[in-house]
Amino acid sequence: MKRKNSEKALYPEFEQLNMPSIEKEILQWWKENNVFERSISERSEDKRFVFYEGPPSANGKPGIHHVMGRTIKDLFCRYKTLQGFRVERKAGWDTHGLPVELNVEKQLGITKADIGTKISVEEYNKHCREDVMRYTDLWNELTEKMGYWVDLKNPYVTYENDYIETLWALLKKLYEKGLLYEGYTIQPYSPAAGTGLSSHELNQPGCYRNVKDATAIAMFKVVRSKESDFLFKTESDDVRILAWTTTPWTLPSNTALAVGSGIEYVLVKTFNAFTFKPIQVVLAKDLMAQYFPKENEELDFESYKEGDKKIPYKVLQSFKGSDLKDIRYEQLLPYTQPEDGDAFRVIIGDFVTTTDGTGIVHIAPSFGSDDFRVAKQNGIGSLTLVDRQGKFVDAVNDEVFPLQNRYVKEDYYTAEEKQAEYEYQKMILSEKGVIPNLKSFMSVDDLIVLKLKLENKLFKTEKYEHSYPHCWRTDKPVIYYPLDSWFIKTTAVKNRLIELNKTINWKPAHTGEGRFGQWLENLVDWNLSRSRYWGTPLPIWRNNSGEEKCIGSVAELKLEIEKAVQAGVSKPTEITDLHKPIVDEIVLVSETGKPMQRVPDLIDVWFDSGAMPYAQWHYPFKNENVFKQNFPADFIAEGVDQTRGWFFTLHVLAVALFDSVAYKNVVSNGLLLDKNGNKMSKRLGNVIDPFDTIENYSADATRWYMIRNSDPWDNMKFDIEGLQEVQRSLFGTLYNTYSFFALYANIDKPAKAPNVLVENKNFVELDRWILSRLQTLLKETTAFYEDFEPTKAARAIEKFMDEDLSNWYVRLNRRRFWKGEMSEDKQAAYDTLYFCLNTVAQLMSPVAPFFSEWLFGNLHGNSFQSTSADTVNSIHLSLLSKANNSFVNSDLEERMELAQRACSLILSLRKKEKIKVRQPLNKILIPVLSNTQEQQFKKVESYILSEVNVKEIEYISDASDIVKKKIKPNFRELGKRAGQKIKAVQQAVAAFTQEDISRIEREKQYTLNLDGEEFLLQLNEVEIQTEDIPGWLVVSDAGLTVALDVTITDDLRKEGNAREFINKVQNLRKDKNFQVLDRIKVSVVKNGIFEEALNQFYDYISNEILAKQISLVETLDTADEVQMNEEMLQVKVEVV
RNA sequence: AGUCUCGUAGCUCAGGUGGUUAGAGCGCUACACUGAUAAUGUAGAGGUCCGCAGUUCGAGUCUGCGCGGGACUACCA
Repeated sequence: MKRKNSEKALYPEFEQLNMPSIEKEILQWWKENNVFERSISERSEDKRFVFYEGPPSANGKPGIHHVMGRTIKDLFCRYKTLQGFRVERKAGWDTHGLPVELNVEKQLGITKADIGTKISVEEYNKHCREDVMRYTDLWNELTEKMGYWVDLKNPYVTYENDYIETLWALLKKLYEKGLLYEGYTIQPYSPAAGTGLSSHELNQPGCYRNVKDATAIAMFKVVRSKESDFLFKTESDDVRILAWTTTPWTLPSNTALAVGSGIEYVLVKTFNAFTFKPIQVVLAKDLMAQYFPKENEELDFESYKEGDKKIPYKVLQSFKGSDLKDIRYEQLLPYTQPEDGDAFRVIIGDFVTTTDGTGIVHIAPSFGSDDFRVAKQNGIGSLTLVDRQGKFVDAVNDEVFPLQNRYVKEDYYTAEEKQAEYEYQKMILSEKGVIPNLKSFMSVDDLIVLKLKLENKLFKTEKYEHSYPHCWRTDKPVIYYPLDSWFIKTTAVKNRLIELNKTINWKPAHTGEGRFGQWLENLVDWNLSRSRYWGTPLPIWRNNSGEEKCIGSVAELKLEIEKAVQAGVSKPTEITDLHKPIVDEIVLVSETGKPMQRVPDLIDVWFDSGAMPYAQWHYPFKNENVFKQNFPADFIAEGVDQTRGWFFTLHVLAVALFDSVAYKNVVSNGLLLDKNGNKMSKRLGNVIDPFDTIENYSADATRWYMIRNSDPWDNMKFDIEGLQEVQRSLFGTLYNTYSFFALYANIDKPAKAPNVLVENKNFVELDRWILSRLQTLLKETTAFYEDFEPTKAARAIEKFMDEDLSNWYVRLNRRRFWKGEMSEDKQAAYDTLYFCLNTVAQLMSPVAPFFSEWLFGNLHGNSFQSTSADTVNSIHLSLLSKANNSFVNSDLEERMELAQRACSLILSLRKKEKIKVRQPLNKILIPVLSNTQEQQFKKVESYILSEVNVKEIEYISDASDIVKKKIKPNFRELGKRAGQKIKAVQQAVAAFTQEDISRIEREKQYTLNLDGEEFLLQLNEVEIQTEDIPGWLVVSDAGLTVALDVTITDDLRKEGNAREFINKVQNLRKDKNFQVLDRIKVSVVKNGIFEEALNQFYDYISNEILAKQISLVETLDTADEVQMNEEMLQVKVEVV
């Protein structure tokens, strides 16, 4: 920024504030002097504050929301440094995972199916490795420009061999603890592609599509037993449970029915619409109306004939779902039976609703995750009658319908296959006498529905449109299917996870207790497996004989390879990389001498990042001490979307491996939205570019705006206008305040203030007041930072700067700086202002590291030119001033507040009467409540008088009867005692006369008569305020009343004119660019009004305007015209 | 669908343990100030505190039920 005054001047002055330009200078200076490195190395190793950086993925460009997240990280690290802690910050990069793969595929124009054919796995992974660091430069640039201090020179990178080796070591440790196992779950599976799909892949646009499927309400025949007896009246009753499905092909695999325990069900007597046989069906009461029109209830059972459209029905009884528990039913399609478990029962499912269907859910544990879970809980076995190709297995061997070996989804057929199948269906169904001449192809669903219909097992069927997931690679429908996966048994440590979570300080607390806590309560095992190419391989080798081995290090792997080579099952292999395909080519040997292959799975990338506390140091292979010093973290921060991501995996691994938390404090920040509350997206064109923002408005203004605007954990609406406001109000005010200080300090050349606040007898009331406020601010702000409440800290600083320092201290003190020679009093004022600026700079430095550095540098004679390492004096190397309690004076703060309020009231009165402040007035009247209050006022009286330009204040005590008062109940106090009588008391009090008010004030109590009942009202149960002073101009607010005498006497008028004249001349001086200290000569054309004023106030006037001479003349050749109240004056001013 | 969260002035946000006239800044309007001046001050307009019901003498605040925004998780007959 361009300097206005000479290099020799004590304090630099500038043309105008340009924050982006300041930041460039400071950045350069930081770099040249290694300030960041020093801010760590100069702090003791014994006093650490441990921070973990959550690794971003560098294959996407950084956005403005990253500035938000990183500001939070940065500010607490800087704050702790300011408190003397050593805060090391190792950067990190997340490099594995699907987004990287997708990016590469997009660039190369290939799909996953091409891997291994068009492109080798080796080559593919090479591209991933290069692509993932594509935007590192951009990230580094943003990191630097936004002032985020993190060690970019030694980052951890998750694809590096050392990193992966740690992951293997951890996996092996889990394996040995029995926490790593293979199991199976129901996952989205694409038979066409032969692979499982992640939820991420399923959430690709276009994957969920509306399709029309044949749905069926099947009738499950109840077996009469102890549990079901209540449903039967006679031996011949045919009781059926109704269950709806949109996937009839799963019905052969049905092994249970689920009901909601609290849902109300009914037993309804009716006839089957297809077979016309009498039946009794069970379904949810709420859903009856969908199947049984109300008017049919009246129909006569006796007169019902087969084929009648209207079917009579009658509700026989109703009961709760829990009554149905354990009722057995006949298997619907008994092709085969499950080998394990106790199937074909009614069970309770928490997920059952009555929004559609029948309120009873058909359970096929192999083809639904809810089904699987609830079946397992209830000990129900499963049937998996579909193979991996999506075809019914041989066991589905129907005598009539061709189901065996048929695809369960018709989309899996090719056109030719479908035609052929249709021909076959036509033939067989005709042969069996089911359909003489089949018109079109029937899907498996259709066939099953038809079969049920014929067997009196179908209640209803219809086409139903619903959204169904499709495979993004093959476009064919997905089915849910049991697949093998490797899991971490997080459920085994669930209780410790919950316990230790309670020791973590979450900001905000509800994320920890609510979102995260709930998640832990409903924990399922962590599915680690991913069928991908670019990621950390699972280091498990095994063979078909059930032998397996988990490898925990490169050394171990080498040893095993050697063994395998000796056993003759493998060739020697050089291990250069721990990724696919190299590790897949390695064959190891088992204990019994058989070859073992690596299981093909890669692991979830979240394991990579969750393991960073260990892997960033290559622990346990290296750096054991470093690791121990840096575990667990004192502080981490990321977006709230990481709650079940990074926050979770860090926690799980630390608890499972070390029985410890991974972090003690965690701040989760909300989302950054555009100014209308929409998510920023390229599509909407509302993305804010972080580089532009920093370039145009500075990093500090951006950082400050983000922090001060709303709590980090709330979503933030980002608005450039808000940023400008911050720039103008906070930084502008600070800059102005500093400029003011520099301007006069360069003239007066005061001694440099002490670095620590010490007692000085020359401090005046105002100095002591602002210093007291400053100490309070110091304590408050420190407490807010300690509590991870940066928004409260920033707002407290703003308030101090604006209301206290600039708007009161400096404004009331201006004369002290600009009048007269250097003095002890002036020195005290300079010291005070210097100390305030210095401390404010420190307090704001975590949030605004550049501006505070600049301000600090200006105060300490640092021009940011020096590159001499010995003289580096950075605010970020300094230690935060300690609060000095002896300077806190709450009486003083209280009376200054009284003064501020009184001034505000008086100014509003002047305003109302249109009397400008330059017109002196005689008297203010203030009714005071106590002697103490009067004393308080008297101590700040001079400030009030000069601020509002009035000659004297008269205090009137309670006793005087000129003051009119009003009274109202103090509800908080009165409510405690009066309770329901409060309304009556309120009415009685409202009726008080001035006399009554005086009496309760005098006697401290008052007996009320409430409808014949006495109530003794205490003085503290009412609030008495002054309302009016007859004959005066009065205003009151919140218990403070002031009255102003607005009479302008002749003398006052003259004085007012004198001041008006001074003001005009001062303006002329400025217009004419006179120096502040120039002496002048003034000539004024004769004017009666002015002459009066001049005669009486000659000395005062000339002193104020630094005039050697003021003369009245008849005429002037050249003169300026100035308006002095009513009169126009001809004036000439010259420097002498 | 579930869990969590938010809803106060045109905008951004404050409003311990319930207390009767709900605040601030910005913006707007008007006026003033002018040796901090591309600053600043004063005043004014602007609110069914998302809705409904409840508890209470009294609800922005507590409880319940909704509505709307957001995040995450899940994808279900």
